[in-house]
Amino acid sequence: MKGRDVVLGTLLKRPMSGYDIKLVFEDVFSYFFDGSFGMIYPTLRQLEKEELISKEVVIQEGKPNKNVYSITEKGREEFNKYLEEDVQKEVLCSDFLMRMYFSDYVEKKKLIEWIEAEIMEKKKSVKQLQEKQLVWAKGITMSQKICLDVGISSYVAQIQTLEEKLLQLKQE
Amino acid sequence: MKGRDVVLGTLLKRPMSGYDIKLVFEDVFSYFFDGSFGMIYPTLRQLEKEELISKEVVIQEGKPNKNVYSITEKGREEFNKYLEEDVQKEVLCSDFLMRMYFSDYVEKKKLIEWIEAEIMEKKKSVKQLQEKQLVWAKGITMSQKICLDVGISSYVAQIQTLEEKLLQLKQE
DNA sequence: GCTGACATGTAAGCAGTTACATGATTAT
DNA sequence: ATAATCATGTAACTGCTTACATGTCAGC
Repeated sequence: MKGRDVVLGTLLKRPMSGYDIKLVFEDVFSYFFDGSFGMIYPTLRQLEKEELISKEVVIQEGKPNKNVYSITEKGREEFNKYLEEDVQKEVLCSDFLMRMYFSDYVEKKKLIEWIEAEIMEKKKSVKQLQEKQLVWAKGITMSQKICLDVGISSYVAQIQTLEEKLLQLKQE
Repeated sequence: MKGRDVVLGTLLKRPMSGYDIKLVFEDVFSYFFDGSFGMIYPTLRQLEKEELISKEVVIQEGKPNKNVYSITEKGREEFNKYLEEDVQKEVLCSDFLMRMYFSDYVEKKKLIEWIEAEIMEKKKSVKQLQEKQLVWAKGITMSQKICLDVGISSYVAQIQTLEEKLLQLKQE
């Protein structure tokens, strides 16, 4: 899965500008994918050059003009190629877990701070995903709900484990 | 957290070669960090140049020579600087969840295949982490146990959610 | 008057990955 | 014989991030 695949897939739903795509990335994918403007705009250029998407300039009142991109038939084929590929292994990069591994070298106070901060972060994430569950309640597909539910259950489990550990640490 | 921080931290435990470091990466960090030889060797060179580590060539019998690196006092200071930094946000990149999001565009059969494969992968991961729990049982620190337990609980929760979803899908 | 949302883009750089190259020894 | 383990390295590439640059309009 590359940035271009996700951009292409996002345009399947409806024509969008780069700005719109960024909003979708933040709203929908943020917990398992990152995409910055610095990736989106050059990718849109490239995809247009390859005729996988087509551009239409939309003049707006009270707002700047928009470059609205639509996926072409060739683009749909390209996206299907992505769907045919093997599913890539999940990649997790966690500075928090790395610190846990190295926490022999820090004071207990700091270790506890790190864990408390992580619990707060994870709780915030759960809350955000639960809000999405409500907001999207209608018009969400079964498999999109899977994304949310997997995320929530994973975070909830992590929070529980961390809270147990914290208690143990404080009792020592 | 960059590759160099992890390499430096790994050398705190004992002097090691690039090859040894790779083994530790695979054994210990594999589920929340990736590090290839192509990263490790150039990093060791650079760290040596900066005098954060020192090299000793160890001649072995029946095996190729080793470049064994030890962390220096300057290196320890550099690693402590890393520990002082803010903990970076966790980054997850999941092709599986992306496919879930886009699975409106695929047949149910394929969706089920993807989910079944993901459940198998996650079960394999849980098994591996549980084996480590046993193998390391002694000599593991509290916080290193946190790494394992967070990983296991997170995977177990994901497997449960996915199995529920699979059942629902098959009943539809 | 200033912050924030809306909107697009580029250029330099980075932190790696991938693929290649080499070669001894050990186990099957 | 041949695959796996041990061992080190480079060079080209990639896919993105960061920082910069520019500008309008709405709301407080």
